[in-house]
Amino acid sequence: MEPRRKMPVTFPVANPHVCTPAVRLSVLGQVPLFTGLSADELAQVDRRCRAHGFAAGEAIYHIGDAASRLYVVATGTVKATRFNVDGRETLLDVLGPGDFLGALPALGQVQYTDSAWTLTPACLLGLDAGEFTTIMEEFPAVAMATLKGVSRRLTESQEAVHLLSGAPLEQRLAATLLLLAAKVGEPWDGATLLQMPLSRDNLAAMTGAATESVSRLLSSWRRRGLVETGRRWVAIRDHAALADLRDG
Amino acid sequence: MEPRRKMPVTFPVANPHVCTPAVRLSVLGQVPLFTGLSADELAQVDRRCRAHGFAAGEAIYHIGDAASRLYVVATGTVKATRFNVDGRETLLDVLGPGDFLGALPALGQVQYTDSAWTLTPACLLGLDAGEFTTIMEEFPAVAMATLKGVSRRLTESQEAVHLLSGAPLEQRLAATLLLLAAKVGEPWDGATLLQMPLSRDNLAAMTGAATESVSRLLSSWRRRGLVETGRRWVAIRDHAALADLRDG
DNA sequence: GCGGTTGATTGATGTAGATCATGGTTGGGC
DNA sequence: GCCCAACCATGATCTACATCAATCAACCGC
Repeated sequence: MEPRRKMPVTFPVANPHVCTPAVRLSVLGQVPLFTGLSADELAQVDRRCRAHGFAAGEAIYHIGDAASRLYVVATGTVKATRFNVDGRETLLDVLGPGDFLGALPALGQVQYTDSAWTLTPACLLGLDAGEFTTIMEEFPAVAMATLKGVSRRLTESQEAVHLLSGAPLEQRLAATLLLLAAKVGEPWDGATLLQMPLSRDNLAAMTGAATESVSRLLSSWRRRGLVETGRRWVAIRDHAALADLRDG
Repeated sequence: MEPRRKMPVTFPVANPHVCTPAVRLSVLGQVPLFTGLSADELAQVDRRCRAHGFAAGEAIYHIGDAASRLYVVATGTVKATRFNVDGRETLLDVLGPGDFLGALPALGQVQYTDSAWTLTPACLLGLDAGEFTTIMEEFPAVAMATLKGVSRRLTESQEAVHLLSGAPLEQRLAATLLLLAAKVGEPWDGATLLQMPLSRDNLAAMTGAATESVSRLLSSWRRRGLVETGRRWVAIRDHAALADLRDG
């Protein structure tokens, strides 16, 4: 077997979990949730939210906790998960800068319906649930953007249900990699690099598979030149071939 | 084996797919989407929507079609499905009176992301996508109710993803039956009757299983007294026992 | 530079549930 | 009342993938 490249990239920011005011302002203006707001209105939102810094692998909230906040990811990546009784983890979603997470009692979500953990050091902007509800009432555009975001996520989740209902692992894993590539992929040496970080375990939790099965499949794809892999990263070399696998 | 009861109930309405004005008015007032609207405002909504009658097993729209309408179920039940390339069906959701379905280009959904079919004769109230967007802008309460509905469905879908990611069929089927019971179950002879109609095939498509596996499991549960079953119906006798199975 | 820890790979074996096959039942249509 | 197409049950077999087990490689802290 040819020797594989070592970890290609490291995290570019020294202390990304320190949320500077500058970062905070520039982020708010680019968040899909708040597009359509004037600079003035954005400032109002900014005043009502608070920055939270997290190290890698920290819990943001736990399933079952009283839902008190909505978060917007400023920097870093976050995973939303569920656990079953014997500790097996299902990774429901990976969130990057601009994405939101949390729950709102005003929408009938009394408790968080998933747990959230940072994958990297991260900075999140937290909005009190009541505040956000007020903002939505005050600015219909924000309510609309929220609806749009939730709808998109519902469609993605239903696609996941469909794939998990009978598609072989090969299809599920290919679909997951391509989705991640679109979401948080970075161009690198002619390929698309996923390094959120992305372990075999993470991929297994996303596809409803065992870690070993993911490892085997990636090995086979590496031998065929579709991907490159390393410790906690995957790079996609041949998008078209993966798309073929995904579609059966 | 003891002889099983025959189909316990038939559909109560002679021609439910004929949407009388009376039905239409009484429905609109009870739809979660439109609670909070005054009688006057409801009349405005009523004026903008149109009733569609369907026989059992008819298509309402197909995945990939240009998204042009939002529907509200007035009477009857409807399933939302996806198909994979070799014709295998995944049943994403079952919708009853008061539920809504469809897609809105204004939310970035250019095409329908699933197909919808009637399970029974049904009457749906259709709203032009543009009209509904206008209504949401005009009445923020409607936008909020829509957001609430989509959020609830997202949570349900994520629960399905979690169960499909590794839970044994026993858990998935128990969870599905209990969810359906809460959604469209009817009290009957001390049990909860599901007769939407609900075939073994439907349950298989909901749980990501083969029809035969569902049949086997239901047989075993019937022998243990947890359920009663028949052609296209299931009745839940022991909720607690099913809840135990669902939770592992 | 050098362990030690965490993560990845690969092989051997076990099993839940799919698939294949067959016969029994039900209820709607005539 | 009879027919028959759709639906259901159950047995036999097969397989994708989980699980168990062992080794190896990469990064981190010192």
